[in-house]
Amino acid sequence: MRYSHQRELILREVLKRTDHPTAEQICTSLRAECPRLSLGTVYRDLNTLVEIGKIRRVSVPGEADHFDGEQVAHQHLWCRKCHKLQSLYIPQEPLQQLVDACPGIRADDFAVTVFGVCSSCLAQEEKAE
Amino acid sequence: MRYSHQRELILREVLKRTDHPTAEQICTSLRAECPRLSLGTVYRDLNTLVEIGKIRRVSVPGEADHFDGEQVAHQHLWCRKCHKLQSLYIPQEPLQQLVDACPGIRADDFAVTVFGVCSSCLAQEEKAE
DNA sequence: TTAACTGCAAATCTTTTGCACAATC
DNA sequence: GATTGTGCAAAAGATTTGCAGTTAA
Repeated sequence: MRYSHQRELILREVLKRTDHPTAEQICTSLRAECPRLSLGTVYRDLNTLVEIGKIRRVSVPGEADHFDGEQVAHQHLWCRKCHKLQSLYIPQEPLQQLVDACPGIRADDFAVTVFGVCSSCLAQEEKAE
Repeated sequence: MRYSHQRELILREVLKRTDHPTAEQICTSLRAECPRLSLGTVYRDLNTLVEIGKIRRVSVPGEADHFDGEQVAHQHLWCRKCHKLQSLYIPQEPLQQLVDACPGIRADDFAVTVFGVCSSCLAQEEKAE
């Protein structure tokens, strides 16, 4: 694989952001510095970056895929109020042990998605009371 | 909500099957006994059935949604070889405890998706050696 | 120079939706 | 009879792909 300006920009953008952007959002952001960047390229490069393990894909039912540059193993909460992803730091070891204990399979990765209300929406609710 | 023949058929089909079918697969199957069944109706009814908690939606990145009628809380393995879902009976209690221990959020549901090789593909591999 | 990468547009796939008709209560 | 549900087709949204031109090695 050889160097590509676009792929580098996309990687840096995902690593920089903590809000789990979609391909569309990444493309829109980067057009400020790279006006001819196409959404097709963003999708292609994001797929490559996921394949080589530099970033992670976060899927939520009914939503466009989101992308995450955080290297530490962690999970996600999908907020039913604000429809945003929040990182969730569930201890990895006990999770890993539970997955590893599954008989008869070979697990090489796993994702936990929690559905509910995120901390900022919850704080707002409490303020309103 | 009132009775509907189609919704009933769809529910029974999902409850009967253990292979986590997609909307398309459910529609194709049911056309044997209900030839004018439309895919739009299947999607509509599946959404309703998920909403009222009779079935569950299982999402896998890059795949059409799958549907699951099993009532017992359980998780899923997405097999990278055969591209099928397999039910995974990770003990619910320890998982629930880990999720409940997340500070500052309100969790009302969660899903664990494991990626790897399912038991039948693994068995085939071992047989080939 | 040549193979990989890009932009663009069209295609594909999944899911939703508008509307006229049918079925349920 | 009022209203919910359906079939059909079109639309919408997300993602992939073909192709001709560009760029890195």
